[in-house]
Amino acid sequence: MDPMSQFRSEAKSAAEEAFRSMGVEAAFDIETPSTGIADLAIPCFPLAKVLRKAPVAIAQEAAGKLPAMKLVSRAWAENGYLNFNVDKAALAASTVRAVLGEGPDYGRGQDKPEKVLLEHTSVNPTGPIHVGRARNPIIGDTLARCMRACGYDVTTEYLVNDVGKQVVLLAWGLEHIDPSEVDAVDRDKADHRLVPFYRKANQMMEADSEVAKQVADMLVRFEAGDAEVIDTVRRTASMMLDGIVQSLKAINVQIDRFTWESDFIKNGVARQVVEELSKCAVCREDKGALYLDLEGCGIHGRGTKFFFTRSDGTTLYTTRDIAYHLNKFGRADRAINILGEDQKLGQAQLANALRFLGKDRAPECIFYSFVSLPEGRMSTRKGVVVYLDDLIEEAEERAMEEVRKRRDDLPEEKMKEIARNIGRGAVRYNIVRVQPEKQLVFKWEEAMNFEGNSAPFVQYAHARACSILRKAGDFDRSADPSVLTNDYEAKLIKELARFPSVIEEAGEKARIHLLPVYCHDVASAFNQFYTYVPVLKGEEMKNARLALVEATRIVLANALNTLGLSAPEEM
RNA sequence: GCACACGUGGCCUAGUCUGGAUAUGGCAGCAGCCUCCUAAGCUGCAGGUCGGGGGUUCGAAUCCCUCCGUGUGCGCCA
Repeated sequence: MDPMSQFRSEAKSAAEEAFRSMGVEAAFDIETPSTGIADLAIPCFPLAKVLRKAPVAIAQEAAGKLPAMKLVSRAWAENGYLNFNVDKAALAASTVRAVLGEGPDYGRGQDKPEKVLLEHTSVNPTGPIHVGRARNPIIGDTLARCMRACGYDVTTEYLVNDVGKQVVLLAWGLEHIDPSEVDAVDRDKADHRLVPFYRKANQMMEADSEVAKQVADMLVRFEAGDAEVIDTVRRTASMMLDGIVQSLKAINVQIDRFTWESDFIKNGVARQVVEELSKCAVCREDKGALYLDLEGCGIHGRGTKFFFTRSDGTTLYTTRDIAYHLNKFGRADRAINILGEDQKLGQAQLANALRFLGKDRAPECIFYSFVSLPEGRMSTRKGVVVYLDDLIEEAEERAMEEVRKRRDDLPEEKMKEIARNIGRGAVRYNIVRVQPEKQLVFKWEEAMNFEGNSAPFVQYAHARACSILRKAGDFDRSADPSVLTNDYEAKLIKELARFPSVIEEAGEKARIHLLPVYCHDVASAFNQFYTYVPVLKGEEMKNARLALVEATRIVLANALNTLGLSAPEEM
């Protein structure tokens, strides 16, 4: 339930009545001013043309014609706006009761019939995930959580690229290179352990034409559907994937299902795509290789020639991706992809190909810009790289230092647990904080931000609320919340009342960065309340305030959970 | 070169979709606040040509054009 909706609808119907008496039936917006001038506002500027009057005069006249309202405490005209303040006591009562009544479900939307398949991460299993790509799982997992909170049935999926030269080369390396010949790695984790084999195999292939021939041969057998080669390569990819999945688990990213790209070669669907596409009117041939001429399809440059086979007839990555999308469409009503901005052309080609195959559906894509380092673009080969594992480890270590500083009363294990929650949370928070399309330069001091607009700030507010509730013990939850009307209480309640609409916008419009902002606003309002309003020593206000503290605790926990962060009870 | 995206105080960022009230927060800086529910907190101060220019509009950070800067793409790679 959205505690604000009743206030909104009362203001709206009152304004409708006022405008009707002035002779207009026109639709109008009702907004929530960010400046805090009013709780709700109707800009009268769009009505100026219809009424042929100045907005200021319209607002003035409408304000005089508003009927009596029960939930609005004040309505007035100002600068061409018709402003409303909601009744503080009424909002307090409906908000606190809604939050306490719904608990973990407060903020959730109605269940939606659509089944959503959200593909994210899908990084090539040729090395550990680095922070340049780390935006992908974090955005994907957070969006999945937001959409679930909105009421969608969401499945997250990872497409494992176990096809192509890169993985084949790695598989070759594991079979032919003696472990004693490669450099040791400092991290005992499958994905990191395989890196030196990959590097060495790359060097050997460049230096030795015999190696290059063996790899090429393996690739041909793979493309021909040789089950033995496919299995070898898949086993290699699988080892790498284990390590990647471990890293994802560390930051609480859950993948529901893995799809293996080689399956589309094995089951012949990629082949069927080739056959269907080759019947298209825009299909052309160049030295045996087939392509779609996408001239005039909104694509520029050489990308208008979308090749879907090589001259030897084998398929290309996007061809298999088309097969994958046909498969997705059979399983879900909506397909959402989280992709790096380098995939834009490929996705445009894919969308066109799907159209030529007679599908009126296309995946909804969210593209993110790459994270670079101050010294430039990340590159595993050049050694200019920060792995996600490094980031997580460093974050936990720095969090541990902070915990040690303030909580040396706790046992070591408890301190570690808190540090884990804080460090990992900070990593996620600092990435979803900024919109996906913004370029990001990775800086340790920003990624490790533990104060201000950060995960620990929000988690700390939650821990503080828990601490009060712990000390309070049992209390009277039926106390009337309408007494909560001082400035700090009112401000906090307004924030709590906003949660359902924030969830809705974050999930429906894929604007997940609104959630960290919201968390910060709630935590900040609570910290002010905490500083100036006594709860346990609140005398006759004690029970009502405890109910507000509990409501805040619930909202913070729900919001943190939607961000994939833990809500620690102490820190 | 062509295409797509991004540019908001020293640094990071909201607001841009859907034009509207004094442009949101944070970091760093300065000055305060712990006999009182956890100071990872609170309060105050200082800091802005919303990349530049032009246009549309009663009104532009927001829409259009142009220029500049940054990123990405323009493989029979994945």
